[in-house]
Amino acid sequence: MHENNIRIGRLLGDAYEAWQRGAYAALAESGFADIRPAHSPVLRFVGEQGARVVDLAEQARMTKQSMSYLVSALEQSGYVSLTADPDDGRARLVHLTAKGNQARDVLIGHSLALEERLAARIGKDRVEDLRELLAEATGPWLP
Amino acid sequence: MHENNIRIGRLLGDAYEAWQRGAYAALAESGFADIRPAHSPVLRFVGEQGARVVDLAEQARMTKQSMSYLVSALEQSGYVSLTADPDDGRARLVHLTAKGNQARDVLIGHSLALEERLAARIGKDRVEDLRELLAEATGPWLP
DNA sequence: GCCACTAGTCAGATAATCTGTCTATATTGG
DNA sequence: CCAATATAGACAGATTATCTGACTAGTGGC
Repeated sequence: MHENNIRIGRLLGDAYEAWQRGAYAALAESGFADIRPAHSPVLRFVGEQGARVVDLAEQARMTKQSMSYLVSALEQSGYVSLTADPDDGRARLVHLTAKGNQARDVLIGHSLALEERLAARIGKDRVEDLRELLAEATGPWLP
Repeated sequence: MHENNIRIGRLLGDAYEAWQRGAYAALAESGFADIRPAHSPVLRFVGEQGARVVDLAEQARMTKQSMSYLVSALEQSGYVSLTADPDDGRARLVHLTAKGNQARDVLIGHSLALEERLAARIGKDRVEDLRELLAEATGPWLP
């Protein structure tokens, strides 16, 4: 009866791209056009106390050079600031500025709005179901 | 009781990246290391009869120049061939070669293997559930 | 206090996208 | 049936986001 053909990987990719397009288009319309998907690991992994570039890089699974490039771009556009690490003279701590926090909050807001639109279509229970299933599909069970 | 915090967008991104890493690492180990995620829309949208670059570009939501770049790379590595379109003297038809079909089949095989691993963990019913939910999360209900 | 390790930068390469321009062919309206 | 317009793709060049390799400066164990 049901079409059981489309693979999970493809569905994941399509869903993620649609979600990302929606969220970042809304973010751009909110006045943060200079934040692109590539910058999101910075917003995501910088905590309240700031983080070192090398730690951001590891969490984002990229080289420190690549992370440094992203951090520099966000620093130039005023979303993060860099301060000396008091505990390590080699390191610098990346912090979100007020503008950076605002951008992160607006992005989260748009993302939550998408969740609400989905909940309006399929119901809150199904959204929670999806949340659980996605968490299980991501776990550490790969070769 | 339940942690209801992690947003769907983030979960989608994490799941997709894990899935893609797994599938393309396996593809590389199978001897197709020169096929990268960026090439996947070509494998995906070229049908049996071949497709024009401009149509591939539209389906992949990119410019024809970008798609042309991807097609050229795959042509040089022998995964696709280009023939004149009999119905349109301006156009060329992109076809998968035997090697290209093989690569696509191997990639699909690895993707299905991941689905089976997931089914072994959470059950086939839950996988079907995920499939349906992802299809609903991707539909044309965005602004 | 030396020596191995680590944080970050500098330099350069590559991949994957974009915009703009151009040519050749197709299509369509008078 | 042809002239105007539209389309397919190629060419040139720029940008973004990643990589590797080499270097500098600071850390910390012994």
